[in-house]
Amino acid sequence: MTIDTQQQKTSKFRWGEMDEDDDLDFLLPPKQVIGPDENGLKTVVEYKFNDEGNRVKITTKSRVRKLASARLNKRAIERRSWPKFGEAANEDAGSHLTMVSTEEIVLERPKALGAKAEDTKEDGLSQLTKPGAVLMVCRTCRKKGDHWTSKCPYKDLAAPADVFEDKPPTGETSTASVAPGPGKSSYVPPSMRHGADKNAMGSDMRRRNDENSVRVTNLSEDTREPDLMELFHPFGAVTRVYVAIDQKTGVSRGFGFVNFVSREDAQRAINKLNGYGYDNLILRVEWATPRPTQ
DNA sequence: AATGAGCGG
Repeated sequence: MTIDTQQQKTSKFRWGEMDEDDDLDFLLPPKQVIGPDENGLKTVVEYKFNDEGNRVKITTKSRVRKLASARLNKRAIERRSWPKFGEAANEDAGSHLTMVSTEEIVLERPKALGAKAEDTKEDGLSQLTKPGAVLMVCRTCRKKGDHWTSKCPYKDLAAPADVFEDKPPTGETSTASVAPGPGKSSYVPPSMRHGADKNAMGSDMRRRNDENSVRVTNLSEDTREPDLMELFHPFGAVTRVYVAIDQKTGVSRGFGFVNFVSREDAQRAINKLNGYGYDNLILRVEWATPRPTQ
């Protein structure tokens, strides 16, 4: 680095009127960067004021390190010599490393946001639909506009006839029943497959899980779901924790639910944690009354 | 004091 001082006072300004910390850098010529040249030598020329208010030219020469990546970029350097094409052909050489495409790309929304339900006034469909649902037809009992298949009051009683239609009556393996049939919705849940015992492991099991739901109240508002999990999982396998959150404020409403795989574990958790002091509060832990629809 | 969100052919 070489420094040569130019004893050249800047006379346009009266220094006495300037504050000490005034930034006078704008008076200086701009910083120049030259290179790196073919030897990897980079030269930076900049100007500064020294303590006496004199302008000082600072020339910094440095060698740009040759990195492994530089060798890997050989191909990239080679590419720079390729003739430009497209919009880049009209650009100044080197003015852009990257071309920004001005092409318009239209993205299609699957469903228009905030779109109103389509005009269905002409038929009775609008009375059959609830807000948000386009058309609700239960696949089990075929009732329109009343409930979804999952909430069908008859869902445990009998499968709809066409579920079995495209299956041979006997002798097929269960995997065959999953194969898509022509033009039909063909997936058959294991509990509904031909020969499955509906009373054994299917819907019955699921309902029991729903009943192992424990309500936790008097939670402090900064208790989150991971905290509930930490608190309850020592009693047995937990399938779900939930903390009710106020949708407007985002803060906890002070209660939550914990679902257990086994009712016995849930009962032990209730016995142990009801009245348990947690975060300065006394927890209330008891069986939750199941929601009307699950 | 207090009983959950959102999913869907």
